[in-house]
Amino acid sequence: MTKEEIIHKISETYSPLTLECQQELSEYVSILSLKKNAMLVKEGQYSDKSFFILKGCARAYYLRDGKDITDWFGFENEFISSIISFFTHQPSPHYIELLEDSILIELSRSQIEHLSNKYHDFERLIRIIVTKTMLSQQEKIASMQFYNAEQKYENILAIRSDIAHRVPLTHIASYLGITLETLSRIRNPKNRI
Amino acid sequence: MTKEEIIHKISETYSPLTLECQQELSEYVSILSLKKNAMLVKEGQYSDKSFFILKGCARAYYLRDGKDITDWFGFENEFISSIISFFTHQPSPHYIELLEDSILIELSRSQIEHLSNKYHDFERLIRIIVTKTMLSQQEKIASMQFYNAEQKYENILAIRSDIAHRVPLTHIASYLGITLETLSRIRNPKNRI
DNA sequence: CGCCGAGTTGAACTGAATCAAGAAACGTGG
DNA sequence: CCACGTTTCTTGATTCAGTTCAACTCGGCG
Repeated sequence: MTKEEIIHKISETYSPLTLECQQELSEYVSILSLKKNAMLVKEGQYSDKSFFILKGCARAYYLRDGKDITDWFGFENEFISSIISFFTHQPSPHYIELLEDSILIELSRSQIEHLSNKYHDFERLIRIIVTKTMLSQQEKIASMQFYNAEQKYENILAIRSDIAHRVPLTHIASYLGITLETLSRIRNPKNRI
Repeated sequence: MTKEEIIHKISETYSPLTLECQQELSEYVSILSLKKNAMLVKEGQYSDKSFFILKGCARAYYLRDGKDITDWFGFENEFISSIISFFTHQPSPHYIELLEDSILIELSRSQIEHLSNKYHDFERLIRIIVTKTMLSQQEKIASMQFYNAEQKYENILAIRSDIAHRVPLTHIASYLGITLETLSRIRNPKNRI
């Protein structure tokens, strides 16, 4: 995939960009090809990077009191970043690691700010990406308010049916706010009444 | 407060707007003065309105299986809307009601879209408001993942110390994902060890 | 006054966590 | 391609934070 094709893909997936904006963007884009378990961000770093995933997947997680709690997954054609650090200029509370060998592109905050100031349609692209993220978070909050462990697992399967094949159950469990043991019991049909 | 002062306030609180944009915006703005318990949005409506609160407060809530669960509070200088309906053009799962006599301004999606298309700085304003909302949701998710009932209550007091005086405890409890009884026990110092 | 909604208190119950042990799958080097 | 160690997942027993249900108190208001 060439840079131009990638940018065309982003433009198509989220919001159209003028050719001029696409061209300038393509100058900034660098393609990363990294192995499973590579760390994109570590806790405490000031991370001003955002990653767009072309292939593979990643997770953002907190390490708190020795517990590893997944906060977000990113798959193909999605962005992932330490949103707190990226938007508030604070040290990242998140780690971000790859869960598969992946191909990504990286954009820095300063590049995004420059393009947002220069191109109205780039500003709109960012607005739309942030809006989609916000709506996903809204769903996650509703899911935590309304559903028990089993329903939450069904919900995530409805959104991403391949997740259980691609991501260790531990991470899915912590993402759902349940323990690995509980998830294991849910998945075992013998435990159905 | 005149319309111009209100718009200046928004521009100052979130992101600066050019005079031209401020002028066009002020043509669209209508000021609402409504009593406590007034409904801004009802479930099932296609709500394409967003409200900016000048004075007072409001809550968005779900009614599910006869349970009333608060999803969001809005106070002075904040926006409130049924974000799902507003952004996805679907019927609202939320009700929105006023918790105090309030003064609001109302903007429709079509007005916001028009201004976003016409003015780059208005697009940016919206991007910034959405980003702030997203970061608040991020905090809410982290709060639900990491904290027990008592800590969640302390967290919300740290953010909005006046909430317990302005909002019935039932709504605070459901917002925190706990029952009214649990909140009552938390607040009672006799239950401390 | 007496009623009504909001909040408190108590006792029993429960979904999920924790603790502990073992089984299965995975991958890495010989 | 197999053996061995590590990581991932399962299963069981026990515990606990918070829910549920029910009765009661308090304060405001017609």
